[in-house]
Amino acid sequence: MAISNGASKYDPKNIEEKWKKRWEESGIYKDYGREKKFYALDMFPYPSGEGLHVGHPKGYIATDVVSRLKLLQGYSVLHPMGWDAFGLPAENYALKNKVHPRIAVEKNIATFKKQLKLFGFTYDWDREINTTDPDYYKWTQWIFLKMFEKGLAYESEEPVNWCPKCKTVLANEDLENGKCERCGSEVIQRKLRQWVLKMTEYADRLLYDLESEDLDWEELIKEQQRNWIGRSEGVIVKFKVQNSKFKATVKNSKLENDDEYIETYTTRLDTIFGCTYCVVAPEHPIVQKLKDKIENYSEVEKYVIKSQSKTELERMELQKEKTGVKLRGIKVINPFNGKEIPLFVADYVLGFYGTGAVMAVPAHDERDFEFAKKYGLPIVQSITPSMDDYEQSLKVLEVLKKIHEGAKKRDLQFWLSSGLACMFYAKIIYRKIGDIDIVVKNKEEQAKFAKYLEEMGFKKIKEKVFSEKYVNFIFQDKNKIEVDLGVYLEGLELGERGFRQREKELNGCKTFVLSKHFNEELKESLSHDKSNGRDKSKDIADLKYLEGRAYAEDGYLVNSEKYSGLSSEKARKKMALWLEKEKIGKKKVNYKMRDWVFSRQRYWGEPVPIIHCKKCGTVPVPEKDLPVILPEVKSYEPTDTGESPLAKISNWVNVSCPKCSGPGKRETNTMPQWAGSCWYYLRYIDPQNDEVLIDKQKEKKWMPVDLYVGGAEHATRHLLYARFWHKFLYDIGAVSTEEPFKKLVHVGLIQAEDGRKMSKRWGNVINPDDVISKFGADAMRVYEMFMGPFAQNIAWSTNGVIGAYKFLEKTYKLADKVQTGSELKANKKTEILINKTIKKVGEDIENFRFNTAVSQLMILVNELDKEESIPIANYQSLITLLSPFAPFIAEELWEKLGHKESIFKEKWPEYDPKMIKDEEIELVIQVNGKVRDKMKASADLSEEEGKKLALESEKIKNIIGDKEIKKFIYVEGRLVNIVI
RNA sequence: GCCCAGAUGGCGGAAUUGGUAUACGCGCCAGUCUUAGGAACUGGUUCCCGCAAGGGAUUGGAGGUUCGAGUCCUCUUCUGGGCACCA
Repeated sequence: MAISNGASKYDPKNIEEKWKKRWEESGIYKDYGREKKFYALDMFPYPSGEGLHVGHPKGYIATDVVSRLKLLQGYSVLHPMGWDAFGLPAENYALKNKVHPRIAVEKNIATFKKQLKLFGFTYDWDREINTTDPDYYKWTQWIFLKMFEKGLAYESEEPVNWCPKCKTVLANEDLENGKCERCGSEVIQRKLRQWVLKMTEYADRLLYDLESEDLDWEELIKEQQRNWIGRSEGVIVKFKVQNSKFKATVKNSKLENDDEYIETYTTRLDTIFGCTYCVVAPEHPIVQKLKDKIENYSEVEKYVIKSQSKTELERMELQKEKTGVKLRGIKVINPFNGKEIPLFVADYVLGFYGTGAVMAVPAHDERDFEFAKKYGLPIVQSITPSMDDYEQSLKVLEVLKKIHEGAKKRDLQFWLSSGLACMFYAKIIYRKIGDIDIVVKNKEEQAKFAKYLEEMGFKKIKEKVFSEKYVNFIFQDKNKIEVDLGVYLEGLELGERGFRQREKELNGCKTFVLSKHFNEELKESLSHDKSNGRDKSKDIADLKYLEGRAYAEDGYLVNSEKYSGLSSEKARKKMALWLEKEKIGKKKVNYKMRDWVFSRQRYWGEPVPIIHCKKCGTVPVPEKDLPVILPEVKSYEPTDTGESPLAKISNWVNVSCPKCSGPGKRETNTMPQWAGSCWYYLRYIDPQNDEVLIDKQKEKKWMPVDLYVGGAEHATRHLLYARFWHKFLYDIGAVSTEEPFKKLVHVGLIQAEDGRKMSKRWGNVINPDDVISKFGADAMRVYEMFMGPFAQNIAWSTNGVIGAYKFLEKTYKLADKVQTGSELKANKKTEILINKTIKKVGEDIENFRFNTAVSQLMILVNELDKEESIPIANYQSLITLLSPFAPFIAEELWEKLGHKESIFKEKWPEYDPKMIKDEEIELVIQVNGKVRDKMKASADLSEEEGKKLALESEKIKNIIGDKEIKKFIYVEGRLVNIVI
């Protein structure tokens, strides 16, 4: 019996209206109190005046698909939504449209909510939150107070980024290439009293916890956070300042009590013997301190003033051309070699990073190199890329042994490059590498090597010119080893070197994995070899910096007195120990990330809950007085004074001090836009609680967030800030997990049909309301999931939505073919396809491969469409699999099949592992790897049968002819390959 | 400059361990229906040669490993994203 009598037409509008209402009435998306929980979170939107465009819901659809799958799999699902409504855009919108921000926000939220509801998301709207609601921001303020209590929120007078157009300070995270991220204005540095959060105190934890195995985040986002945190391990080195009053006593670099010194920060202590001058930033206090001793102070002062007037942007734009001024009459002393070197002031050194002073090593730092070249300063090499540590030598020796043995046994002529020969020669003389005797023993062989060297064009070979340092390069592939060793030579004259020895294969040599640098050098030397036009300068990598570049990588020390010969890494350790022992330096970790400038001079934000009292100083508002409510005002235009517009509201500002009851003034700065979003995911769990931020039991039940979906643009701001706050809340015992978001997935943008960004400016915005009224929310949901890989940016295509619509229509029409009541079973092939689809759709949803899940559903529908009739069980499976993507149509069809309960109270179907293997396959027959014939065969065909089948084929017979079959390859269930 | 990701038909994109490249959708072409257009339905559609049977080429480019490479290795070009004087 057919379920319906045809005639019915897919009408998304009515279906969606109907189910939206029913779902709301039945409260189907509440917590079911099941044992297993799943918390799916969307990055809540900023309710702008423009409303949603089709790009916004993509992430929400994805979390909804996953939520519905989890619901069907028997989880209690929390999938909430709310509004991030404080901040500049809302305020600017309100100013422009001359409405109060509160009113504007209310209106915008209403619009957003109406739009979102069209999609039929599983949101539990009773948990809706709004960051501008006093009941919410009470707790934002509470967290701030806790931070204040722990010394993590502090006032600072340091220069900060000021946007002249937005009339507020900005955090570093709010800048884009030195410009305000909102309005694009150039940011200037201004000294203003600010509230700052000590995020750097959490830097290490923010960095290391990224590596946790529980954290299932995309590498892309993790990498961005690592870069942003920018941890570097280095040392502070004190350079004694010597002025012309004392005669510089070389070798006396020890610091006496009253000695003047500058502290430099470096991560490359190993290069210090190459330090030929020091540089301080223009704002460095030493410049003032040594005022009287600097002979050219007026010139210096001029430079300092000039560079301080530069904006951050100018300073960066001018980065190609480095400038600076030498402090005449001042010398500093390198504590390692006691050498007197000049001191410069230059703005390529940043005042705010490290110590604001650096030791300059032009040979091994590109910036110093550039500066030194411009001002004619000496460039002294102290690092060579040579490989000369003991373990490495042993490995090399092994190769040499093999080469040598090979020579003996097979009388091979070596393929040798200059370096290898030199090294052999050197070691013949020295007899040892490390502790191992070399294999060359007799005079005959020595003579042989000497001859080689001569043949290779070395004119003079003196015993003593060989240094112990040598460079070597090893290249290995499966059957061949090529060894190319170069020697660090001092004073050796090289002759004409157009040699090329015979290349011999040597089997069974070990693989050596050398540093990246060596491999690069090797490639370079090999490619030169091939073209025969050998570039001499590449042979000895030590000369690299003379080619116009500093050698800034690790290597081995030269020209470094007793440290010579050590690897960079070992040298750094050893040298740091010495520094600490001598008390002229210590280890120091630095971060690129700064503390978070947390106050804004704008109206529309959470008031900072602090009262300033002349007597008691900075006093926190007592917890019982929270929230500090943002006062209603008529005028809230920002000012240029660096003060918030709140400062003008005297009856709000003037309060009595909570401590002494004397006169006090409220803090008038507000919090930045990102404050409210730092913890909102917690409040959804317990949105009404006015006793605590979140109930502990409830927190334990739902945290952490199992799935968090949002734009990658939040990688370094919201996601870093939220992790910081969460860790703080963990420390004070408010939450039980160290990380808030277990799995993080980023959603790709939807571009306009013309490939540009969807924007009012281009007039290419597509409104979801229009799409839904034409094709229905289901079609739009299916399309957005189908359009391509989830994380990728893809252009919108209206025709694509039509395709999704047609697919749903086809599915709907299939209902006419459904048969009940009989023992009718689908044929085996269909049955297998259904089982495969169950497997694939479930797995694909879990792995965010929505596009292929939808594709698989389409394949199934196309297949079912070919059938005369469809057994009801099969159709029910199809609808259930479709339901996460297209909930409305699924619910409607479910009801049509006679069910009284919602489809979302059903169980996700399970597949039968025995039923996902095809019985019959298409056996591909290849000859020499090329497909020549295909034939039907049973899936468990044996190799013998396969061979027989293949050779019986006429086509194959023709191709093979009377040629001999050399090899026969059989891949079970797939193909046969005949090699002739 | 450094780091990360990517490049497959006309387009968006599929492709388990290396095993039939181009699934699915769009577009296009032909047919049916229609006064016409559209819609719907059916069939075709990687490119080149050929009336056809058939043959050849093909996953940005060049080399390599392999019976067999979109997938692995080496180099290279281009595109997108992040960071950018952080010593």
